Amino acid sequence: MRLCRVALRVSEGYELLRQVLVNGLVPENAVFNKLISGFCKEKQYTRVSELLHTMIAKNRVPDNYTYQEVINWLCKKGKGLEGLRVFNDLKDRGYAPDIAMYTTMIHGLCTMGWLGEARKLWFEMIEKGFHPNEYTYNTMIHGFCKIDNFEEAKILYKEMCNKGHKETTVSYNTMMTGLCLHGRTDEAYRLFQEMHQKGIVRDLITYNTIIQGFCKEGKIVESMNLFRELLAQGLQPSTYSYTPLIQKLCQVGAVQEAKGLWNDMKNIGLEPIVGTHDYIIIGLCDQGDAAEGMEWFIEMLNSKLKPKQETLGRLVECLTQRDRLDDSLLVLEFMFRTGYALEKGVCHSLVNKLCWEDNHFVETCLGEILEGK
DNA sequence: CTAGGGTTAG
Repeated sequence: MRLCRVALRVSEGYELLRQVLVNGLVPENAVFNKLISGFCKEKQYTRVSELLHTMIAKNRVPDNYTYQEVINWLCKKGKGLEGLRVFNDLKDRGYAPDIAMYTTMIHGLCTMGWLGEARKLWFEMIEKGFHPNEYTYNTMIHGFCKIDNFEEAKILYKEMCNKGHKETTVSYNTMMTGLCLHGRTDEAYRLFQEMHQKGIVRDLITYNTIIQGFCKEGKIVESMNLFRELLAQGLQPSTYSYTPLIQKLCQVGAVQEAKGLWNDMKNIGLEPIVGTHDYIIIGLCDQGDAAEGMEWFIEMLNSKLKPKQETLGRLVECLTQRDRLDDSLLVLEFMFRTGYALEKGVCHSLVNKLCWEDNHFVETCLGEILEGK
């Protein structure tokens, strides 16, 4: 919904620009930049390139901000290589990137895991007289954390502090995210406590990071405590505060608690991501509640959401065990229509049940489905 | 105001 509105606004803006141009007026760069950025987000690169050409033709030379947004969004939309090409082309044409553009490019390279290239740009930037600032340091630290190189990350962190840059919520979050990503949650939690001692504000991302980290390690009690602390701090939880908690609760068989969180989430107007439905269905199946699992499946269909293959396999298995063969077939039909395969184990339980029951009717239906009628 | 931290599942 929201995306549609944005898209609408960008194309509306574009139409306005065309009219303005027809009338012989040329808006300032900021207008072009905003549209270019908007079309980049929508991956409408034809429009982007058209706008760039218009700018040049109308004597509104694309500036730092123009290219920065192009590079930024190319990287964020998985076209980092293209981003790098644009960046290098600019340099070849004698254009001197500023520190923000270097940071953007370094960030893109780090996200792709191309630390070597990122590091090269880092030194190139320094050679050109740009000293890394808070943004650049955090970007590079993030990159090293991502590839599990905490030695380098910590060296840079120290260097950043020595150069007089303050530790911030972001710098802490960066380190903590990296640590959690590589299973070093205890270290991350130490930083979490350190933040408090140093009086550095812990924001939603701080909490979400640690909650997710603890959940991944199965420390559900600790996670729930942090979640309550988040609320007590007056922070507004996001979908991603709930997601790992619901996932883990389902996995340890506490589906009731998970559903409680689900309702809380809905009540404050948050929409769970697709995968969360899957966790609940699997959780329900694990405790043998085929009926409710089926209800959630139907609910997903009504909301035009696509459950994962694994979820449906598990549901079929559960339904079969509970002798709800009609429902089994319903789910099976959906699976085949979607192009999902039936895993061996699921097949086994189904065939077992059918043979055991000698259920000719069901067998016929199954045959029809398999033949694709 | 336009650069940095999270967010799926694999």
